[in-house]
Amino acid sequence: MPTHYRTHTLGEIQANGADLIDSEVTVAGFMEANRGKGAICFVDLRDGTGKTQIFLKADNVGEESLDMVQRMTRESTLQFTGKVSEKRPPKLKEGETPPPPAYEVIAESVVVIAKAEAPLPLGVTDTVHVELDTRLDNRFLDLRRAHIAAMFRLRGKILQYGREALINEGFFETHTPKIVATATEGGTDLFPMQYFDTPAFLNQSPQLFKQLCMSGGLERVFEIGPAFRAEKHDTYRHLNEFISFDIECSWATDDDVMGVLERMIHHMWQSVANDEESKSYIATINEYRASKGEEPVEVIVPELPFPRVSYCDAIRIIKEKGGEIEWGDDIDAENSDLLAEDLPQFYFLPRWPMALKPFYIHHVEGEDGSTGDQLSRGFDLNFGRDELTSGGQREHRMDVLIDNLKKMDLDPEEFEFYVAGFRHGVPPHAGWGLGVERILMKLTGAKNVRETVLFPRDRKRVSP
RNA sequence: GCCCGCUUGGUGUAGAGGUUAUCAUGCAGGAUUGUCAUUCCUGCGACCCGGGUUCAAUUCCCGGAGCGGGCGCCA
Repeated sequence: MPTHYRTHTLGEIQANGADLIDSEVTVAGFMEANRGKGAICFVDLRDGTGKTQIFLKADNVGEESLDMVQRMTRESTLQFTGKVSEKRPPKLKEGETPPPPAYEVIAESVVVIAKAEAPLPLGVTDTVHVELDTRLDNRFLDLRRAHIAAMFRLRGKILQYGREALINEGFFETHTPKIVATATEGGTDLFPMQYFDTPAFLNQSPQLFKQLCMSGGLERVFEIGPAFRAEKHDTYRHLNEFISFDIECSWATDDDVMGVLERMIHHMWQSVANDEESKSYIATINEYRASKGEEPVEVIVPELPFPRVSYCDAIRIIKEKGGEIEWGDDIDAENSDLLAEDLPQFYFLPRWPMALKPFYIHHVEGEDGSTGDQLSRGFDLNFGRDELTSGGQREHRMDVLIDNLKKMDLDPEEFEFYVAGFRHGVPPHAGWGLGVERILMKLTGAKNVRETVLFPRDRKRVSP
């Protein structure tokens, strides 16, 4: 759609170039490069949709404008008006195949919209490596790099596909508060804040609220929203503010919501594999990876159902592989690597010991592990060594809920805020929370979760 | 919180107890009227901070700050 500043996007110039030849257009974008040659000059112009070369001649634009463009700094925003023309093909070396026809704009006038200061703190098109810290300090420039922009556009796609899958299964999107009076889950540290005259916290999880939706009879809800954790971890997979993709589902067990999750992820992957735009983003990321000598990322659509490796089986497998672990232990990173040897992609880890799961997780009496300890209806979803999701069926029986709190040495009175919502009848329900950044890391091959967040908040970074 | 490592032009790097501190990219100036990773010529620009050892420290030692990797925990 035309706007005040342009009649066509640069993507449109290339896509519809044959029909646009000789028509007057106004385009605008960032100047990626200029190549001066005496009385002529070439500008590589880039906008959010593509690139187009602008051809300037002193005869057309005047010497003053030509000189101004030749002196212009890279990444300045410029606006050109001129006629579309087919670009002359480059000189070919022997054996090279000619490129497909491309289109350029023969400029008749130029407007400098905003000149970029030089030098740039990071080169948008430079071939030199830039460290993540430098990139995040100058994220607005980093985002101008093709493979970075592709990553964020893919992020939007993934959220869209996730919504599609859930809405098709009868879920609807909702929102829960991020300012809370008390911890909703216990365990992790919270960021304190002041709420008028009352101390409050940034919420670490929508857990309680989405369960209250079940108590309220909303049956199938999902939320995509921020969660805040004040833990001082410093790893490739942790953030202090991340986006949690949560669902809660009534009249459902852990097995039921594992089905919802694997179908949603399958839909995400299949859509990326089939959608032209999504494929082009993956291709852009792979072009960059190739330039760095890295393996391309492959979108391998996972088969349904995902493998299910129960906690008990996981312990047995780890022991067989020589890992040091006992039934009842959490599975640490080293042992996760052992598991991932044979499970490099998605797999569920259901039926954890009750003692390793929160008080609100449901259990079925008589489902015991090899040591006779009670199993839970809590599960994780891993991709290789990394945990992407944890979920489970929730405890809807009031007496058992209170009993769970006591068994875990928690004071039921302190959890009154939680328990209160379940006193007046509640359907059996289950749900999960998926880390959006983590799943994106798996899709795009990012080695650090911060790559997948516009402005990540980590232990050391609150700005920009 | 624990363990390990790093810090050199705008960016990314090489390197040594005494150097004109390397290379790439960038930036500035010049040449080229169809370039396209433009090319060619000339130039510019750096040793994180504090203390110590030494004739001499950017280099070695100590401390600090910043950054990175691993772990715990988690999504």
